Amino acid sequence: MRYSNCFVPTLRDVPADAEVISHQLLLRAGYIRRVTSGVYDYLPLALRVLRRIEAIIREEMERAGAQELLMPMVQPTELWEKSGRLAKYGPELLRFEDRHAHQSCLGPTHEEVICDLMSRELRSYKQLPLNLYQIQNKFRDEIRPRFGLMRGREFVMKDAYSFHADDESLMAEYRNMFDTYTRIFDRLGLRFRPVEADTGSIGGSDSHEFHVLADSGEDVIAHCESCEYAANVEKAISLRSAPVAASAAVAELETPGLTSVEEVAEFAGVDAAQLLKTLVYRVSGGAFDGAVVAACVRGDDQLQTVKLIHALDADAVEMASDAEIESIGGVTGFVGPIGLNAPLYIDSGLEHALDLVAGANRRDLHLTGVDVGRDISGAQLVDLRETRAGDGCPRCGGTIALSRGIEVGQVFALGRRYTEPMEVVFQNQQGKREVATMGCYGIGVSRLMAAVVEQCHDDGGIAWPDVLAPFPVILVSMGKSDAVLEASGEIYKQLQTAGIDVLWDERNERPGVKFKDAELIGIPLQIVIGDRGLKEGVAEFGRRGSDRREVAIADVVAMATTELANRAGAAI
RNA sequence: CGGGGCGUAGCGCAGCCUGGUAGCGCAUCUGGUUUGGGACCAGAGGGUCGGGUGUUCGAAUCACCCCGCCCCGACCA
Repeated sequence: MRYSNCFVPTLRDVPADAEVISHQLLLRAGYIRRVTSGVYDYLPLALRVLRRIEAIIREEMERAGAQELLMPMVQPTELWEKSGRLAKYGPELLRFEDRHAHQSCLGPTHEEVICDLMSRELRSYKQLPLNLYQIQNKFRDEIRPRFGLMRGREFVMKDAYSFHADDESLMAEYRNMFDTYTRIFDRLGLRFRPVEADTGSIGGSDSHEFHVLADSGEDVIAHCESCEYAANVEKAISLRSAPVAASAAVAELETPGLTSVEEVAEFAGVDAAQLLKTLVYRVSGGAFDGAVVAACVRGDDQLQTVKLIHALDADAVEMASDAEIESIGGVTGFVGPIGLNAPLYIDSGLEHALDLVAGANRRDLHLTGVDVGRDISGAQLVDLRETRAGDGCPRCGGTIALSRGIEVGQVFALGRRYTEPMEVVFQNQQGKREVATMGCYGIGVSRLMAAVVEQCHDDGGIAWPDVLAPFPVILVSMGKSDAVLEASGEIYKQLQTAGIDVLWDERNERPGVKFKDAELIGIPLQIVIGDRGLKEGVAEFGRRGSDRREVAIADVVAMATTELANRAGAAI
């Protein structure tokens, strides 16, 4: 491709509203443009990269035995009513009606559609197992789209769905997909980590997320420094030694105006870990829908909301208002578990805790000497606290560290969460009707492009790995003499003949402009033909970001071929 | 949804406080000089100043409403 024919609108200045590096560089290097909030144009360079990511995913999915299909973006809302997920998915599901007043929605994921398909077509156990996948645009009306391609509303996703006659088969495919994902992210050249994950709004039993490690990541993952244990903090469990305390009688402690953990701990002269922090929430969804509940963790712990939502089997929780706190007998700032008229959940780490300081549910008053076992009744003991760096590993006792990650893939063993309501049934070997069991496996394709840029860039711009670069080689003609253009044109043809997708910068631009653009858009290999070297019969050859060396022009094509050997396997 | 900020040429910004001809840099176009790391000279084009209403002789500037975008929060009482 000749550069002068390429639509690559590069920018010198950083657009003011781009915050993370991938967003800035993809805009500056002419890969993407924003259309509306969370929705982007993928310009030709970006599409080339997307296609390469997709090609690797397709290769590995096919190798793993999955088959590609394509489902619609528009889905009838009835399917979501049938699966029982309409309310749960909430406003993230973009709904609309057509001219016949038929209720429709834009697909944020496709469990319903594929189950609908399978419910019509699946008859016999002999058709199982089956793994079907697609690469397709999704739409989720995100509460806050941000960071360019990292959290868009419309995005490209690979989603796969497997169906099985029994859970053993499901778990075998789950492991197969886990391994497949590992291969895919390895081939993409990413530093990543699979972690145990919460199943979120998708549901199901087992789940792992694949995270690309990057400081700009929106997720926090906890991982052991000694063993393989790693989990999203939404789910991670950990060990921590409780403070030593002796049993004491309950007593009142006047705490005028002291409402924060820090203030009360300092005033009472105890460590924050001796405090019992009581949070009050309003619940939506599930059996407690609309109710106000209280949850307790140690004063120095954070409550992990996702864990509480699970304990309640709810869709969401929100901090209660002052009025709601009063409605259960609490006083904002002085809430405690004793005497509260609400369902009570206590972090299991507090089960045997003694001599705690807790709110007294009266203004300017706390209680001391609280024993969880002795003084608090009717509470549910569940894991609620968020894992912290430095905690003990639940597997090996090693030390837990926290890292930030970009979630680029997730695998779920769903079981019969969808197949049951959607009536995906088959006849088993005994001739009996049975509900199929199911797994689903997603990869954020467009997000991956941003994640790669987060990991692969420098001051000059994007540094694509060979396998993903929109062009593996840029041929730069330096100077505009006929001799240089002729010699470059010859090399250009030879590279193409050798099967190398080369970008030929034959523009009448100054050298600085050409080199800056080449680095910005991230082409891995540079070949420079200039007046100077041409006289000696040499070209310059080198990798982006390191020095070029002079080589005989006659050898350039062969050298490029050798250098790009690892890209061949990813040919489109 | 709550809080904060911003909206002026393709991109980055000034002008607004204190109302009076809409500006600067980059980019673009023309001509010329240049050509090994984002050139220089001369000229040119490009704006409903986010939208509306109001105040005023006069509004980018003041007031009100709306829209859009960005950031923070929506979990620690």
